Formats: sequence, C-alpha cells, structure tokens
Amino acid sequence: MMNRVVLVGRLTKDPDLRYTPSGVAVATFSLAVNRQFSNQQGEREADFINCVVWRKPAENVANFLKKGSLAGVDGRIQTRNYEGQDGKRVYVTEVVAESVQFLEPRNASGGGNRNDNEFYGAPPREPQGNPYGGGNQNQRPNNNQGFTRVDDDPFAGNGQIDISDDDLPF
Amino acid sequence: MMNRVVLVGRLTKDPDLRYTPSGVAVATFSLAVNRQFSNQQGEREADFINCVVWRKPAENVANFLKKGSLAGVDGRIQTRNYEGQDGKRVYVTEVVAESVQFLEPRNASGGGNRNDNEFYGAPPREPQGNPYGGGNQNQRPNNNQGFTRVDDDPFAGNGQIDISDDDLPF
Amino acid sequence: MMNRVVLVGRLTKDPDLRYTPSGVAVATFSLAVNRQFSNQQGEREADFINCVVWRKPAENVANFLKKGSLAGVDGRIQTRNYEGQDGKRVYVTEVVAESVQFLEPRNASGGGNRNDNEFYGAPPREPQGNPYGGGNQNQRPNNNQGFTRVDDDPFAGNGQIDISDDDLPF
Amino acid sequence: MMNRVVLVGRLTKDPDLRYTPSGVAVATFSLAVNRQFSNQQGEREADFINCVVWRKPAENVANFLKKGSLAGVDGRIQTRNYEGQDGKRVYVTEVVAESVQFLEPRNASGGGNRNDNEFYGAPPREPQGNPYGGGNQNQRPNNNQGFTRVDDDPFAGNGQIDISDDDLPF
DNA sequence: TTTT
DNA sequence: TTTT
Repeated sequence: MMNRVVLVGRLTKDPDLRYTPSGVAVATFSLAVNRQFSNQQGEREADFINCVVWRKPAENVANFLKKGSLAGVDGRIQTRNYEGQDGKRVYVTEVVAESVQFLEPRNASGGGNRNDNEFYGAPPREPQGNPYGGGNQNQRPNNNQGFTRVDDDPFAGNGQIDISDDDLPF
Repeated sequence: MMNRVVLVGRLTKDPDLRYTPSGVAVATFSLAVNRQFSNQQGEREADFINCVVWRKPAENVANFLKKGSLAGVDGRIQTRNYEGQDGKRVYVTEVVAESVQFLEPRNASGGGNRNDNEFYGAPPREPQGNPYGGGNQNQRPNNNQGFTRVDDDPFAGNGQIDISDDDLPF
Repeated sequence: MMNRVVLVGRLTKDPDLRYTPSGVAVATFSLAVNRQFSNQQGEREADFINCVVWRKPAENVANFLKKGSLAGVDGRIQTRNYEGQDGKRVYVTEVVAESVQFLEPRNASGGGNRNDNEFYGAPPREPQGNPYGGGNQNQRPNNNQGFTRVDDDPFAGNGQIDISDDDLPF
Repeated sequence: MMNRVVLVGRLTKDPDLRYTPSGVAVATFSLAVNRQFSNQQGEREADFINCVVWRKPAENVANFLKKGSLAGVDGRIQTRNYEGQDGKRVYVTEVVAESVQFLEPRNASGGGNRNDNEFYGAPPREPQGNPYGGGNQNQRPNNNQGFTRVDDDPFAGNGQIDISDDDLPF
C-alpha cells in the first residue's frame, strides 16, 4: 500500500556482495543511524539497520562504500522469514534499498566515485528482457574485486542460504 | 542522522495497549502493507511491520483502531535487543510511530473517530515535568476499556518483558 | 541527491488528464492535506499540493479518483519555470507522483477499483520499447471517458502550455 | 493527514536568518537537489527547493551552513499565499524543515559543527510559555554574527513581508 | 554483529 | 534567484 523509508547513516562494516544462482547481484550492509536525541543517561544511541540492494546498485555499493562510509538509502521495509538452523522460524525485518547515495565528500577516504559524488540505483523495474544487458544473467560475473568472491554457487559455504531469486523485488 | 518511515496498511490484529511501571502508555500493533508488485508466482505479498507508539497516541490507537483498520504511520525505524528466554540475544527491528492516522472513512466499522477522520501523535519530545498533565505519571490509568487490562504491573504475566521506561523515545 | 515525498490527502477537484503531442498521458491534481495541529485561531488548516503523474498511473488517477477522493502519493518534489503570459518567469514547485494509491474503501463512492483497494504507478522506468503496449505512442488514445477530452492537440485551447515531453521524468 | 518530505542537497546561497516581531528566529534557504537521472539532452538537472526552519534549528542553520553546504532536511510541504506587490495573490509551495542535518564532514570548509557532525531541530511543538528558555521571546537576540542583521524590526527594509508569527508551525 |  |  505505502511503504517508504529514507535513511542516512554509516556502514558498520564493508558491504557484502553476492550473486544468486542465476547471476543477479545482491549486496547487504548495515547502517548505523545515530538517534536524534540522547537517552536518559545522556548517551547518543544508534539504530543498526540491515539493508539489501539488488543488481547494478548492489555492485556500486560494493565498489564505493566501505566500513564507516556515510550513505543515504531510499527504499522500503521488507519482512520475510525462513526456517532457522534449529528448525524454528526466523523473522527478518530489513530495508530494501531502491537507491543508495554515497554522501562522502569527493576525494575522501580512497573512494573513486565519479558521477558528481553520487550514484543511484538502477530503476526498480528493469527496461527489457535481459536486465543490466550483456547477458550476465546466467553466467558468473567476472569482475570480482571488492566483494566476496564466489565460484560456482555464490552462496556455497554459506550455511544460511536465505536469499534466492525469489527475493528479487521485481 | 536521518531515519524516516511512512507506512499505510491494515492492522493484523487489535492493537495491544500497556503501561510502563511509571504509567506511560505504549501500544504495539502490526501493519500488513501489501507490496506494490506481485511476485513471480503472480501473488501479491505483504510485509508485516511491527509498530510501537507511546503516550496519548498509544491510547488513541487502542481506542480507534482494530484488526483490519486502515492506518498510516509516520515514524522511524528502531533496533533494539534483549536477552531471550534461552539466554541468547534477540534482535528486534520495529517502527516507532510518531503519528498514526486513522484512514478508515467516517462512520465505518464502528469507529467513532472525531477530528476530521484523523488523529495524530503527541509531540515527539515532551515538554517537561508532567507530560500530558493530570498527574497520570505514577498512577494506574483508570479508563480500561478497549485494551489489555492491567492491574498493578502492566506487564504482569508477560513472560517477555522487553519494554520499559528506558525504551521511551524521549 | 535525495528527494522523497509521501502525502495522504483529498483531491480538491477531479483530476485533469492530458496527453503530450507524442501521446504520453499526464494527469494533474491537487491534494488537500490537513495539517496536524490547529493554528492559533484554533482552525485546522490544510496545504494544497499540486501533483503530476505520468503514463499508466495517470490514466488510473483519471479513472479512479475524483474530487474528494482520499489518495496517497509517493514521489518527489520538482521545480520548474516557464515564461509567463506577461513575459516574466513563473516558478513552479510541485510533486511528481511515482505511485498513487486509492485509499477510499472498496465499493465507496462509485469507484470500481479492483486490485485490493489500491493501484500503483507504473515502474518509473519503462519495460521495453513501446511503453504501455498497444502502440499508443504516437496516436490519440481512444478511451476518452473520465478525462478532459482532447482532439488533435491535447493542449489545444490551453493558453498555458508548459508541459511537454521534456518534462517526462524518465 | 500525512505530509512528509526528506531531502538531501546543497545550499544555493548562504541561509537567511530573520526574527519575527516577537523574536522568533526563522531561517530560509534553498536546496539544490540533483535529479537521479539525466534528461534527454544528457544533462543532470536539479530541483531548487525553498526551505524554512524555525527557532533554534534556524539559528543552527545560520551558524553552520553556507552556500554549497550539503544538508539533509526532514519536514513537510507547506503552501501559503499572500497579496503580491501588484495586488494579485502569490502562491508559495515550500518545505518546512523540522530537522536539518549538516552532512559535511567534520572540519570541512570552515564549519565548526560540534555534536557528532549533525544537529537537529527543536521539537515541532513547543512546551509552554517561554520557548527555548532565557526570555528571548520579546527581545532582540544579541548574537548577530552570521545572519542578516536586524535592528528593531527584523523585516525592516524587506519590501515583501510575508512571514509573521502567524506562520509559526506550532 | 555494530558506524563517526 | 540557483548547488557540487
């Protein structure tokens, strides 16, 4: 119905980039968003919000953001659940980013971001047949710098496989 | 830093109203927000988003919303964690509503909402001293229709006490 | 960089649907959004916010909304300017809706909205070549019920032609 | 009803700080927000969005932001109108910022922002009596560096006086 | 499992 | 009347 989230915060770690079996990029990261007011103990707390982003912007995130980077997210809240390792249902609430903006100033901490200090997600729904051109649909991507390398199965060795093509937001 | 959420959806159950030991009202509810696009199986899925609201708007929510009510929420994402029953940490991501709007039409399903079909939350940060006048700070509220009744301890019998005054957003 | 708007309010008039010379639908409407608090005179004021929506959702707006309809808008603020009738520059600030939701209850005021009480905008970027199928790109659309009829030039007789294909948000 | 705006962009000029006759601070500034996609000519356009902020955050804006500063705004769209110099009604659509965040890195361009690289607006609705303590209600503020100085009437010499205490959002 |  |  309506579901909109806007966040600005800092990555708590380097983003994690993976690929679904059919070759779609997906990056996950956690944003620390400092709260506006201090608590009763006078401390400034933060919320740690898990984010997911798909396709081209996933690769941008992996290439341009790292632990500590200031980033903006425009997206929506998603809930999902899966069978946990112990057989019980695990409930997840996270933010699916439709666009991510790099808010670090130019030539800061070794970035390399062209495009006027920002980049944006691909359109939430893809243009035509082969999304993101180049037939990268069913083959392994070959530029593997900057993210968790995967060989055949991007999720191999990942005990908790809870992201699949079914989670694609489009 | 920046943390803003806007939702429109329907309550999955009647809201749950409780009071902290010091007498502050807090309502929780879950909103089902239908997704914009159908999935690959052609089904329209929904996200089920847990919301919390404090003080006067908590009481409004309890009085005016029920299972199935269409409502709008303007707030922020909050994360917190507590020691689970089994001793392990439980992580929670939820929405703290700063204002809640009743979107059901006038004289729909037994509402009774005055104020031009809407009501709003109290200001996000409280003035000082005695919020919401009337010295309801340290005594039990006595209008108990429409919400989970509490006797002495609002959380009595609630095995999982993970909301306290410390969670007050101001 | 980041530009996000979410509104819920009521149409002040029936929406206005037109077509650009190349056949792209564009609807405009104004939303009255009641303010949260009364002013010093105790009156509840409203903001009257002009909105524009393109393509399929424009036609949905024309078909499903009318004066007084409760609607939600998710979009962004756009500013533009044009040469006024008196030769001076006119500045416009409006909301470009990416999706519009019909918030009126089912079978209310003669709607006819299927799809679980809501509809959404088309994807911000179009699927393939011919957007919205049917080759309506360069010909007049022929379902003219429910909106301002246009014959050859959709803006004919409209002294102030300030919307063209150049204003297309994608 | 619901009216929420989140922006990130750069100030097109130094902010303008004034005071109402009763001594309430109000700052105005314009944010250039680059659009996400280039237009058909391949240029990246921007929206220029006028913002208003009241009270303490107005003074923070005047003290910490200047032309070119990167800032985030969380607020709402407001429309108002006034009698123009030529006797005809002028319609204004602007953003009332409830909080403003300074997104420039620490020790950037001569800032001086403490508070962990950000500051926020005062609560949207004021406690009571004397807002922001210190009896600054009916007297001229005396720290006049960094903003348009005013002597007796903060709007003196301002041909277009269209902001008064009546425009206070609370 | 948390960022500046 | 526009910013990097």
